[in-house]
Amino acid sequence: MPVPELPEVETVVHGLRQAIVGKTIKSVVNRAPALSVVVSRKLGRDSLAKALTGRRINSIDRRGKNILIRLSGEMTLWVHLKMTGHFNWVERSTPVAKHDIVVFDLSEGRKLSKQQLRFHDTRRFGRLHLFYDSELMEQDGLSKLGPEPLEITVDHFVDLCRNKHGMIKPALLDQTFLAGLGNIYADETLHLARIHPQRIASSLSRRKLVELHGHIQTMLKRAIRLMGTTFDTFEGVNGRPGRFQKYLLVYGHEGEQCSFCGRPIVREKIGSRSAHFCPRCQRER
DNA sequence: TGATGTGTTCTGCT
DNA sequence: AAGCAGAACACATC
Repeated sequence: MPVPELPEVETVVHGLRQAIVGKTIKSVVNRAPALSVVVSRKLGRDSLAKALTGRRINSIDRRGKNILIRLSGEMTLWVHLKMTGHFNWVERSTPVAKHDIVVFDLSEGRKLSKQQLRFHDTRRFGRLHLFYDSELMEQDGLSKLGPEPLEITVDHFVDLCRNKHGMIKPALLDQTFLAGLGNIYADETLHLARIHPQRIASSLSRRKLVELHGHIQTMLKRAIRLMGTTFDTFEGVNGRPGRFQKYLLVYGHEGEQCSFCGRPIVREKIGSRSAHFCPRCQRER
């Protein structure tokens, strides 16, 4: 299962919107160890469950890979899925799984929903945070995020890169530089733009950076569209692979032929992360 | 059983 | 300050 990046998080947000916006939180069972959940200090000793109960889900936003569930009473449930977190919207009778960490019962009017929302996370890296809206933007994980890849203009992107004196690939993964790319889309877009992952960002020509910006935007949009094919099913609420998987050209294709030149794709550690690229099409200089 | 892989973010070093 | 390496996270898999 791939780690969720921007398109996967966007897919989860779409699924959640369909399932839970407008509903009220009836009860919450928190089966998580303390580290998975962070609650505002202003709530004192109130547990996550107590603080959430009775709140209405007004809307849901995405910022980078973060999910922002806007609640009544000017509070926001801020979720980061990290590696293995996902939501499931399942019949209440479905047995609670070992790694279902938080279980939400919702209601519409007086009617209890037939389904439950469950936050599932095998590796428990995912985080749920509950804050008042007034405190939210003081949180490092949100305030330090870079621009949205789908919103940034070409000129702004070129400008950012021209001022970045490190390697392009680690820069793309740096959420304070650009918010939302992960290893898969970084490798794929660099390949399409034929840029070596180790190239110093500021050394790239404007032409190359314009190309990269274009590939980032078209690839993310396409990925969102393909994940979107499952939006209308309950499965769509989780972060499982959508149809985009089969369009990957380099990620997970080590040793296979480059789609441009036929030479083998290599995998190397760059910036302490695995990078997949074609050494012929993506030249170091 | 114990080592390894997994992505992100944090820590600490240069 | 900025860039980078390595650690920590927690589990599954081999």
